[in-house]
Amino acid sequence: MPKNICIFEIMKTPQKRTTIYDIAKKLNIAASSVSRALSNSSKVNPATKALILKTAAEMNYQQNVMASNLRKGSNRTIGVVVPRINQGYFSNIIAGMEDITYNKGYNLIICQSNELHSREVDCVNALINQHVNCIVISIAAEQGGHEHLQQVLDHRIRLIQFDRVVDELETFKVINDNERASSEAVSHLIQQGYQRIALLEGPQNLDIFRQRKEGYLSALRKHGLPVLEELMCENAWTKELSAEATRKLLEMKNPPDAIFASTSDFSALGVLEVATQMGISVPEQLGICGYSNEPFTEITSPSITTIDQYSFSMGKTIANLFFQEMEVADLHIEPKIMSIKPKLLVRKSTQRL
Amino acid sequence: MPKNICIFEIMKTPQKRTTIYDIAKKLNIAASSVSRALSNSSKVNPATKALILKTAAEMNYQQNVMASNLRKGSNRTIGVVVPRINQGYFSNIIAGMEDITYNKGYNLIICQSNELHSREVDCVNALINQHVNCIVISIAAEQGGHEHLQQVLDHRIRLIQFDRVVDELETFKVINDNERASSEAVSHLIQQGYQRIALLEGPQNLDIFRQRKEGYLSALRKHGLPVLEELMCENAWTKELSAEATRKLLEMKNPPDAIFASTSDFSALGVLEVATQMGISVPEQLGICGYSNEPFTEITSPSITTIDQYSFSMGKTIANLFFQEMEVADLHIEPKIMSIKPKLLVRKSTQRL
DNA sequence: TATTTTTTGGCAATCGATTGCCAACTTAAA
DNA sequence: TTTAAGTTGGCAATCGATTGCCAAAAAATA
Repeated sequence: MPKNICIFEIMKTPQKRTTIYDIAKKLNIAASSVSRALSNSSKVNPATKALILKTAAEMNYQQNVMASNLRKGSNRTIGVVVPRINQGYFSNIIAGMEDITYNKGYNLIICQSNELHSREVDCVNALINQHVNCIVISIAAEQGGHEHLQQVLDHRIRLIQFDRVVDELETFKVINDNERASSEAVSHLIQQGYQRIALLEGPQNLDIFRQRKEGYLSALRKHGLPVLEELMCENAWTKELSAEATRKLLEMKNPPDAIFASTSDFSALGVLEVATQMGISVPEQLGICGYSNEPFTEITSPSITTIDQYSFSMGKTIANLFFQEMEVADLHIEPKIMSIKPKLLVRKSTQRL
Repeated sequence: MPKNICIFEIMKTPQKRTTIYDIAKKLNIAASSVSRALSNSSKVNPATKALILKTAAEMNYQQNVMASNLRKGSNRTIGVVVPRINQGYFSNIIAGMEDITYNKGYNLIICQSNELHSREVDCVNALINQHVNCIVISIAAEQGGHEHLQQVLDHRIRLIQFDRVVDELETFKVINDNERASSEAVSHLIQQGYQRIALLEGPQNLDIFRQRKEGYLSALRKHGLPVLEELMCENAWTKELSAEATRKLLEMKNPPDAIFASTSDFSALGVLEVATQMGISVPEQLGICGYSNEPFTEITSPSITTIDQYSFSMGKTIANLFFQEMEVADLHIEPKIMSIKPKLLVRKSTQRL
């Protein structure tokens, strides 16, 4: 034993964690019995069990999770990869998941991809490395392959995709019915008498944005309105980009009378700010609809019509999906896809009737 | 070997993870050399090392972190306990920490106490159980002891308290200078000509709220204004409670001409809403100052003066503190306290000059 | 009382990486 | 050529809980 350690042990109380061997030695029984008693096995006499439990408590025993993990090959951990932790939608998802996993004694390891594909790959690899029981992911906006997700499956780790998913990959999925929600939102605009409805699109390599566009198109068709290319703006998915796009739209000879910011409420906010600057009244001259129900949409003036995705309960759904369908089941069961219908929240920015 | 396992192995490719033993066997060398090569030890010949690395890559080797953890007694993990994950301030802290820990190959395990003391104790115990390298905590609002934090230290786990800290406990701390920031805010109000400034307080068992009150008082004293009991409202720390308190304040015979919502911007929002309802103009008749710089404060009308706590970079600071001061250092070094000075953001809700 | 069944509990291998110690080998110096 | 110093790499113990297998003991049955 190195000298410095000795000194340390003399200086401070040894404080070595008690192991099942310590308990076994003290009671003069085998460590295996202690282990069984602690895991409440029926193979140990109730009286002995009680004695062991009592002693363990007295000795302030705490299981060494690392040893248990190694032996069991599982660590009761779920890895989560999201674009950004500090974004209302995702932090609510995580909060919802934590609510469930906490009660099951599972841990959450959180990673953020920052919307970068390469970083997402790194995160996933790190989680594979950790032998997590399950990886829950919403993919980054940056274009990229999905070999890393295939790797997850190859390593026999359960995989749940949510929100932004890779369609081709057969995995469990928890998604929102973006198309239907968008269609409803646009239909609502039409019912309010808006005729020239512009669309702010997100990156079309993400399925969610394709679906929202599809919803927009189908609503127009359903109501017999023309689809006008000049009213659809690509890649307007930040507040700044949206503001820019809005400026262009509103300066057109024949400007739109409503804008559906399908990418996010931040985009909708950009729209509102530009409209206000330009002296265009909302909702009278311009209707605005956002997406996601960020808290601020309620307090802008006017308040912004948006779509609530039930993020917190979606997080719970994801966790429950794991525990109910995947935790113990065979790895090769048919993956389930759960679709949650978001809710249109009509606020002032679209009510002109 | 049980039969069903056999069947499984026949049905699916075995897919067993490659271990260092597999590599050793293939190259006809000892596992220890493989281990050393992989950890880039200088005790292995560069040529051999290269061969091992190449073979490892070919065999798709991935380290078994659980085994490594057990052996090393460390799992390169930091546990984080916060009242709520989905609260701008905390999710920013976590995002900031993740930014640093990601590059160091550390993992974050996230727990939320939901402001409940008992749940906080549970979370801390779970993290102790996990043998995390460090616990980072901001304590719950509910009153309770701090034996659980002492336990952390007793188990030789590093501990960093941030934001809401237990003062008596000698641990590393990363805090905001709440008193100074509050004092500045109130001084600003006074300079704007406000004379009767009310205070919305948070639970006084939390140090941060005591400090903010202290700052309020010291600013009043400094400027020779009287301290009026009737202008200080206890426990007004949600939007609803604040709205209620505001209503009472504004209905007084001699109402305040400014309200410092020291608890949060949500409280400030409650104030603003009530004022608007009552037809009281902000900032002319009533000045409002919040705390935390939630995103929405920028877009209310009028925008709300508030205090930015640099949450994201505070998260980085916390992580850096761990890596620079604690990761390898002796457990019994003098704990460091880092105080970050928040910044007053003057917006329209307090500018009447 | 003899035999079978059921309980109870110990032994030892296992999970996979790590590391102290020592041996073999290489290189350098005498 | 001999000795000393420095490299390289293998052996085996270790981390602590888990579990299949078997034996001893107890209980139930014949």
